[in-house]
Amino acid sequence: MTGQLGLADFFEEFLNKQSIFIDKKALQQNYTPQVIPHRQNQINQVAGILAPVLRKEKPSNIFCYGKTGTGKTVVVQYVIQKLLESASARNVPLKTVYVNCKLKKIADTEYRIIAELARSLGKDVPSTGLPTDEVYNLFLEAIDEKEQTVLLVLDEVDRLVDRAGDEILYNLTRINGQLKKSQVSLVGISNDVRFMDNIDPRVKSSLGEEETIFHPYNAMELKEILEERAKLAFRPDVLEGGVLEKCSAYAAREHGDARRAIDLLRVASEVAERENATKILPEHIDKAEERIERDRVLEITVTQPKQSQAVFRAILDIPVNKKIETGEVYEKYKGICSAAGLTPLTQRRVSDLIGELDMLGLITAKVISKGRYGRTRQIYMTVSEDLSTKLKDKLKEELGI
DNA sequence: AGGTATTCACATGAAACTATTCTCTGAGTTAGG
DNA sequence: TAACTCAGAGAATAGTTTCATGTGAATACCTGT
Repeated sequence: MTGQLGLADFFEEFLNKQSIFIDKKALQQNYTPQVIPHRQNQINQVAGILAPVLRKEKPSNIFCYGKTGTGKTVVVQYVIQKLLESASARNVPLKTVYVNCKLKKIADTEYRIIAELARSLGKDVPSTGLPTDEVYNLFLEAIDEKEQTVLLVLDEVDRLVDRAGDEILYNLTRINGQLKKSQVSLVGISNDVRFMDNIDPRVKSSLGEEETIFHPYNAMELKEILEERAKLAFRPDVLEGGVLEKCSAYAAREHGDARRAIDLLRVASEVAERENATKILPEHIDKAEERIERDRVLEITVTQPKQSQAVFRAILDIPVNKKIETGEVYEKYKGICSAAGLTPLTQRRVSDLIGELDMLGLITAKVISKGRYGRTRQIYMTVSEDLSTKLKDKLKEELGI
């Protein structure tokens, strides 16, 4: 990076500086690809189940299971997109509504879900003020406006159910009885394989008329998915050999999450671009992983409530790689509380908070018994030294100490 | 030596309490007829 | 007069506290050799 850079190099760099991307959108989260490797079975299955709409018959309700990043959403959206195309070519009235129940502010209570559904059908629903059954009526009205089939896609229903109970599902499955002209079919998507276990049996039988299971991808399948996307996203020869392999291997390590793999590739390409590299190298994958992890940890940290932050701050005081116990954390935590002007919580609650931090992956905590000397959690940090200092700074702002 | 009982330092559960957020009702307001 | 707005009551929820019970194994204490 000195002024001694030869002119030839400079020109070289300049010429190559045109973006390594053709179409970066192909790597973004909400992109629906036209080629979905290794999911032909599921596509056929879903398409087969939904196909009756083209004959104006009511398709069965479907339920899709599978962990995150196994292609559930992509497959469903792909099929629906194709279905809409054929439907409009044939003049079959078909409407689809997609709601992601994970998005908190939009859809985590019965009211909000129904309001959101009604809204996407073109009704104007105030965000508060109406009784829930009023909103139901609006929703029904919207559907029954004309003769049509409506497909309701509920992404991540498991979230919805453990927030708001399964009553909504029950109501939705019975909605057809109240419709005169039109008909409704449900497509449920869930990350939780055991989701159906603790659900009202009445809902179970009607929602789960058909089920499609999505298995995690293995490293090879991930690689092919990445190849497919990379073809669209990058100019040829941008990828150094081994990059995709590394990328997919990393993602496969964690239950074969394709979204993760694609994210990793995207961030790696951004890193490469920023460095003015002409190629994406395996090192960029490492940097990308580090960055994703760092962003994730920072993001989670700042969105935690103050009390959790205080507990986390207390834990951060341990030197990296050294273990600490609940009692010690609690003492430190009390100190932090008085410094930050918070009223300290009971040890009982702090114990739960520590458990939550563990679930979030910010810390690692394990319950061990030290025999005569009691039973406790051993807590330690898994983050690197400089991330740890960064976190302390961040928390200093947040807590005002 | 081998076996049982204690004991520690919290973990884990359940119930009760509180503060906040939602839902819903009805009074008051507006606007169109 | 129907439709809309909005304050406030009451219900639902999330976050905590209080009280109670549970836990695993290092130690202490026996017991019989």
